[in-house]
Amino acid sequence: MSALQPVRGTHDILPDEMRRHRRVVETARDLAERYGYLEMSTPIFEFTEVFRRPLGETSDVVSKEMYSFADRGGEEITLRPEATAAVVRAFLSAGLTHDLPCKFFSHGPMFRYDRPQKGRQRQFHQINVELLGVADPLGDIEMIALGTDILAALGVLGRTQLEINTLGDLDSRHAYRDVLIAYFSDHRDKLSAESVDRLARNPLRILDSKDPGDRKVVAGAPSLSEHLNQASRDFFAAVTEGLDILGIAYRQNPRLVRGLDYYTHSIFEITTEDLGAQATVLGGGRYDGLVELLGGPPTPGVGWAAGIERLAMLMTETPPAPRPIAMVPLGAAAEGKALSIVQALRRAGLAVDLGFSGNLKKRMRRANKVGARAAIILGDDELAGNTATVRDLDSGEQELVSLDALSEHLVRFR
RNA sequence: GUGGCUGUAGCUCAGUUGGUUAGAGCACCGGUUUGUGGUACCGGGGGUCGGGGGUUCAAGUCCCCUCAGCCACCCCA
Repeated sequence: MSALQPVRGTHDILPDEMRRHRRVVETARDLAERYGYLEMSTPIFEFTEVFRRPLGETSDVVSKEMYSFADRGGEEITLRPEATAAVVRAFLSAGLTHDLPCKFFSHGPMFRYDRPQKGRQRQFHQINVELLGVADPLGDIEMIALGTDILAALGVLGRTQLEINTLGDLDSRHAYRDVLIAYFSDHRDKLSAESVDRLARNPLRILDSKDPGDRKVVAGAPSLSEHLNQASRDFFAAVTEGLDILGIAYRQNPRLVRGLDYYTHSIFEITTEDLGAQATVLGGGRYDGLVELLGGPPTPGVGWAAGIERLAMLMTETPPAPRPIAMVPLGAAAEGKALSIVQALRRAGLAVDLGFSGNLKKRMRRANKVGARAAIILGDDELAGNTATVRDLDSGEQELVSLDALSEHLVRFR
């Protein structure tokens, strides 16, 4: 049995589910292109360094969730756990640092060795947008606007909430981090074991701990907003102002901190209450230091990723499967003729389903099962007059059509 | 990685204090209609009871291990 089971945390996507995924990707691509973001894609694996450096050695992703291995040539390889670092690497590889701004849309599978749960898989899929070379808050605003537009187009925006926060620029962030470490170190004995661990790895994360004891300590902690320098405050004010102008609803959440080291200034998450513990549907932020971390020139960036599975779960409707026209030949002579007619119709742009065997009844049943809109019945009677019977499977009406006019006649069923 | 719940036909589930050949609905296949589907009626196929081990005269029912899903923690998409 185990060999017939997919690997833990991976899932096959069968046609019904695939159409939902496709709807997500196509909707996102469509809107991204309208915003000027062009589709590209990167390999699903990279040298491990591409992820290790920018995400931070102490991040959860790097410390325990990466699928890493040495390939046959001894190279340290990692299945990508996220898109941003890989896209930035591609941006640098292609030498696009003087061709700014760069606006990319991409989508594809990501891999994280997590414990699976509803809405959390080891291989999952993301849509992703990145904007490189724009230091202005307008970049953050456009990014968020694109995200909410996509959710709206998918019909799920109403069940989500946008939360934003700022980490400030690198100076502010580092200064605050030091203050936090000092504060939490003083209260170390009151922290949960997990938070003591966070103190060493990622002190900011203590701020959104759910542990009641931690919360008391956090309540007295110095706040990030007090440690922002003026430039950082102005930047964030400009972002929220832009969202206000666009009428995008958001909630400022001072305790929102994201796990990856490379974020600066705005960070945001779109969450839902309909997916259990996996509340985040879309997450991202500004990463002005990332390009440098990967060896490029100082280049600002903003981006986000959204989970395709999670968005698909929020969608209330499954896009319908395409409805073909069924070819139903009767008898050996008709079958031969049907083959060439089917091919001609397909070349003319029609979706045609050819039943492979069975009598009229069986083939009609199959036609119904595949959701055919119409059936072409081709028997000896029809062949004799160089015609075919075309039956509208929704109305039940049928008529005799000349084979010469068949393609034209069938266009109505496209 | 930690803790908890669950696992019977393709799907959703029922299976009494362990006790004869493990059931239903839906789906599937066939027939009623050998040139007509979707409705109706009749019939049929299909299950190593997730896997392995143990207790017992007897295990789908009890115990242990294991795998997977789900839930919470963690983390995020």
